[in-house]
Amino acid sequence: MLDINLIRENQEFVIKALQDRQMDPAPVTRMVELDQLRRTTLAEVEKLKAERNTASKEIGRTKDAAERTAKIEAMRVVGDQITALDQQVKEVETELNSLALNVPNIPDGRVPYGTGEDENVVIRHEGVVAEPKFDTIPHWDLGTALGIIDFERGAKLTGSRFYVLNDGAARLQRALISFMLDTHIRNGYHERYTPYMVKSDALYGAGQLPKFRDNLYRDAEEDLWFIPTAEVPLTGLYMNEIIEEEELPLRLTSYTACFRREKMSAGRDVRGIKRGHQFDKVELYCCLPEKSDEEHQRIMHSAEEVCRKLELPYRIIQQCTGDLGFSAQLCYDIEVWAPGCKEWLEVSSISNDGDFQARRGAIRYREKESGKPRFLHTLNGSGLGLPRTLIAVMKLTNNRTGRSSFRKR
RNA sequence: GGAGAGGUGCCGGAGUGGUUGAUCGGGGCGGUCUCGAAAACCGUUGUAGCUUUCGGGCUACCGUGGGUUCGAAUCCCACCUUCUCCGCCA
Repeated sequence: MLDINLIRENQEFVIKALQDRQMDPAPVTRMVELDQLRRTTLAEVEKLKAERNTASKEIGRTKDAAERTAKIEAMRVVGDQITALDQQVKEVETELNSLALNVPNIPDGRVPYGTGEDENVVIRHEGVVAEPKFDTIPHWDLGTALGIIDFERGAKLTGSRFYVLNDGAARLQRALISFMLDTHIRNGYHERYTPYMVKSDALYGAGQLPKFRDNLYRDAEEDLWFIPTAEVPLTGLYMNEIIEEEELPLRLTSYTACFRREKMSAGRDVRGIKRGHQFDKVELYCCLPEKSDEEHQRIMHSAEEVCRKLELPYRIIQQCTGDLGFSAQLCYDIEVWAPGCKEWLEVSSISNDGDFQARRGAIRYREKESGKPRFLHTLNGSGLGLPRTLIAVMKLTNNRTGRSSFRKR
């Protein structure tokens, strides 16, 4: 959520930001109109309320019955006006709010302009992508051949894009989760185990709703939604709270399953375990008062450390304006090389959201000096996504030993 | 799932229709006293919005959302949530 004052005072700037993101800026103009209407109507109705409050107190003191009745009659008219104006304010606010919830964060000045994913910028390479000494096999073939990934039974149980990990693959994933969490904990992050289902509030706060509704699974009868990422419960953790400045920064890490409904056509991009509807992820999260650049790097380091220790060659991508995530103002992706399917796989996306989520979820801290509550900055990044790490590690293991270390069954 | 009782400010806890944004106690902060501290005493202590001649002024908020009323923390309805007992269960 953007500050309405920012939109009012820097309308052109906000419009430019939306255009850079390849989005329609029309709602911004409408928001400015509504904001103006809201304030004039509010001034009007509040004046009437002040009048009524004074009169009501007088009525309380009035002993004379006739006089009392006269005053009540007079106030009844004012009461009706208030009801009508309150209704108007509410309608305006409802429209304003629904527009505001769909306006993305403003890209940081350093985000390169680009119309979409293809214009993201590779800013750094780490590790060497070795030429394979023999033909490589994509993980869906390797996993099936080794008997450690069972796509057929996954589909039988749940449907397409669900799978079962057997023996070594299941065990390897579990070990990777522990390894990732332990790495982050050593780097100062505190582990949290959260619910995998949340109320819609948490999804609005994190910026998943209302825009990405179609990508979410939910309980049909209750207001309960499966999390698409641990970022959602971690952001929700401190919603509607005021944190003391001494307690910041809050550095959190969490392992969760993630559920994404996203309908994609079957084909190469969804082949294997790369893009399942359910996947595991270890998440990194931080909230702190402003000055979030340094913290962004800190999250990067912890995520990169996992790649380095696993000896996975990787590269850092900077998202351009056209690809930048909805809530993010600055975002880097980490992609590891998967020799099996010969492609770079995004295993992490590390965003600085500024105060965007904090405004949506009313996450604040009390500034020590002034004693005033302020919005804080939130950052999040994967550290890392499990299935894709598994893909890269599986191949690596096979490469190094020349044979599988997994027992076929 | 059934039965019952609650949700009030940083905390505890009053308050069942009219100067109650909220008695009181504790805590915090400022001060007096003191060599210093404790004690005692005095003062102060929420969030948000609108507006301002920047001194302020006004409005809203007592779990959330509706309703009744000239007027609601107080009455009515729905929901969320906590606790106790019973049932069920890893």
